Amino acid sequence: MSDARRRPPSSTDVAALAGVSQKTVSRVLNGEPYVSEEVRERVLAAARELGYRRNTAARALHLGRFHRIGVASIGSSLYGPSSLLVALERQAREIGYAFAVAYAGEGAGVMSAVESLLAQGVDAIVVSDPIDGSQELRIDADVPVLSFRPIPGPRVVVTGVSGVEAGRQATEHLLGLGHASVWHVAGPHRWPAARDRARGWREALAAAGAPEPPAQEGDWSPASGYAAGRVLAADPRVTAVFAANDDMAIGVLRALAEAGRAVPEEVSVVGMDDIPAAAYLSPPLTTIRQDFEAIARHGLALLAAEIERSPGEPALGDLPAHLVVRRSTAPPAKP
Amino acid sequence: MSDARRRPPSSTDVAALAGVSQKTVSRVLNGEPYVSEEVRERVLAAARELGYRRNTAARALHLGRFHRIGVASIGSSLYGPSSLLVALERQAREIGYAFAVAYAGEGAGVMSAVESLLAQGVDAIVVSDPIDGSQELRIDADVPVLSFRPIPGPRVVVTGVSGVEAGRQATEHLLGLGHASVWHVAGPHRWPAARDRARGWREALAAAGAPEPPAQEGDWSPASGYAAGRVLAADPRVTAVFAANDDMAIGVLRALAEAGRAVPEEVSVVGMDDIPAAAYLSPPLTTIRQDFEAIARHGLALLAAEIERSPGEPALGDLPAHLVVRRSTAPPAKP
DNA sequence: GTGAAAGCGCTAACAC
DNA sequence: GTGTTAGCGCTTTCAC
Repeated sequence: MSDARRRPPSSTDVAALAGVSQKTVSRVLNGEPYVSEEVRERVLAAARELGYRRNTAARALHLGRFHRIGVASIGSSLYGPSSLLVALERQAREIGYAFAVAYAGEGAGVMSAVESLLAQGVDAIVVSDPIDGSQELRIDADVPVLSFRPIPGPRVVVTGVSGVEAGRQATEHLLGLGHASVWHVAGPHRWPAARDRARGWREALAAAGAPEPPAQEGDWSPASGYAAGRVLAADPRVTAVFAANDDMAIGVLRALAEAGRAVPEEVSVVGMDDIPAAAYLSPPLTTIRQDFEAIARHGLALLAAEIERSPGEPALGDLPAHLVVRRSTAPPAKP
Repeated sequence: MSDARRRPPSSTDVAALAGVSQKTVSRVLNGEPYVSEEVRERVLAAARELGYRRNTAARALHLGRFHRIGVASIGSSLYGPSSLLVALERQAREIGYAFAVAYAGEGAGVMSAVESLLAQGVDAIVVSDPIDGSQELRIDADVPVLSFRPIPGPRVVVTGVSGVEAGRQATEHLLGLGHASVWHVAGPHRWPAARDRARGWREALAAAGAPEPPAQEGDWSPASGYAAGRVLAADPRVTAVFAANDDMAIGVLRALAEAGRAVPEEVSVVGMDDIPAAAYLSPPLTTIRQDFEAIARHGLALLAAEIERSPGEPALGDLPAHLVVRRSTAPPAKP
C-alpha cells in the first residue's frame, strides 16, 4: 500500500508500530521469556501487519552462523544423486537449516563447487560424491564436511553408504541362482560409488570362489551400458551381469535384445538404483534400492552434531540397501 | 596454525597484517580503482596468508541484497525438473548468484517452499512448476519471481516454455504419419506443464480436424503410464499415443508389449523429455527434447534484469523443443 | 518485564 | 591514493 516499499520493514519499524523497544521485538520473535502476554500479542500483530521478516544477514552477521548447509553435488540429473539431493533438503529443513546447492560441472570438479559454497557462506558442506578431476580431493576449510567416503580434511565426518554391500548383494543373488560367475558393468572409476560397487562384486565373487571376469567400465549412461552390453552379448560364457546402475542396465538389456540373447532365459541382469522405470522395462529389472532418506537423516544428524561441536555419535556402518527381485534374473539355462 | 581459530579472519585482520586501513582492503577486494599496485599486492598476499574470505552476511546486510536466487522445485527426481535445476544453477553461478533450493513436498505445496526461501533471504525466486495443493498460487513477496506460467503477483516475470509447442509437435508428427487420431496420456492436471502439453495435443488435433479421444491422466510415473497403457491397449482403435513424459511412455510400452500389440507396427508411441534411456528402450523411443540450458539462460536473464530493475527485455515466445524421431513411431498398419 | 547502548564485518560518503 | 566515520538490522550485556 505504501509507495515507499524500497526497504523491507525492520524490527525497529515493528517496535515503533507496537509502541515498544526494538529489543522487545527481538525477544518476542526469539521466544525468549519475560515478555508479558499482552505485549507479545501487540508485537506479533504489528509484525504481521508490516509483513515483517527477520533479516537473516544481520542475524548471521551477529551470530557468525548462517544456518545454511551447502551441498556440492554432481551436476547431472542422474537418479541417484538427485534423489539424495531431495532427501538432504528435506532433512536440512527439518533440522532448521536452509539449503544451498552448487553443482560440480564436468570439467570444474568438486573443489570449485565447494569454493562457491564457502564463498556464499555455509555452516557445513556435504560432498555428495567426492570425485575430482585429477588431484586428490581435500577440503581444508574450517567448516564441517559430510562425505560418504573418507577424505582428508580437519573437520570431515563420514557416514557409510551401501555401495560395497549393494555390489555384494547383487552378485550373491546371481551366484545363488546357480551362475558360474557374474560379469560387471562398472561406473566410472573416478566415482567412489562406482569403486564401492565393484568392490562388493569382487568380494562376493572371491568369497564364492568364482572366477573374476574383467569389468567393463561405463559412465552411468544407457549409451555406455549398451556399448558394454554388446561386448558381453558376444561372449557365450556370459550368463549373468551386474550393472552398477539401472541406466547402464537398460543399455545392456538393449544390446542383449539386439543380439538375440533372451533375458532372463540366457542372460540374467541386475541393476542398481531402482529407478521408477525399472519395474516397467522389458523384462522388469531386478535391482538394488538404496534408502536415501535414511542416508540423509543419519548424515545430517552427524553434521549437525559437528556444527554444534557436540560429542557426535559414532559413525554407523553401511546404511541399508535392498535387493528387489523382478524378472530379469533367473537360474542359468541347463546346457 | 594459530590455535585461536574460532573467529574467521576479518578484513580488519587483513588490513592490520598488510599495514593499511580496512577500507583499502575493501577497495582491493572489490576491484575498485585508486589503489597502487604495490598496496594491492600486499593486501592480496595478506588475505591469502590469513585464508581470508569475505563475510557475505555483513556484505548482504549493508547492501540489502543477498546475491542469492532461490528455486522452489518439485521434490522429486523427475528428469525434467532435475535437469532444469542443474541448468538454473549453472546459469545462476555464471551471472554471480548463489543458489538455494527448497523442494515442495507432496503435501506442503509450493508456497511452503517459497516461504522457506524468503525466510533465508534471497533476491529472487524461481518457481519451477507452480503447482499448489489446492488454492491458487499467488506470490505477494516483494522479490521478483520467475515463473514459466503466468501467475498473479506484483513482480512476476514469465518466460514461455515449450509445453504447448511440444504437444503440438508430437501430435503433428503422429498425424503426419497417417494416423487418424492420437491418444494422450497426460500428466497430472495440477501441473501447468501437463496442461500445456495436453493443450498442444488438443490444438493439433483440432487443426487437423481429427477427433479428440478422451485423455488418460497419469502422475508422470511409469506405473501410471502402465495403467493408462492397459486401457489403451484394449482399444483396437488406438494406433498412436502421445505420453506427456518418457517415464509414462515406458509404462505404455510395457502395457502394449504385454497385450501383444507391436510397437511401432500396430501402435506408435511418442514420449517427452528425451531421458538418456529413451534411445535404448525396446523399441527406442521417439520423443520431444526441451532445451533446459536455453530456458535457464533466458529466464535468469529476465530475472536479473528485474532484480536490477533495469528495463528488462520483453519475454520471448516459447523456447524451443525438438522432436527426436526414433523407432517407436511409424505409419499405421493398412487395415 | 522492559529499554539503552554497543558491536558483528562490511561498504558508502567524504575528508585529506 | 588512502584513511575516517557512520550505519545496515540484529543480538547481547547490563541498567532500570
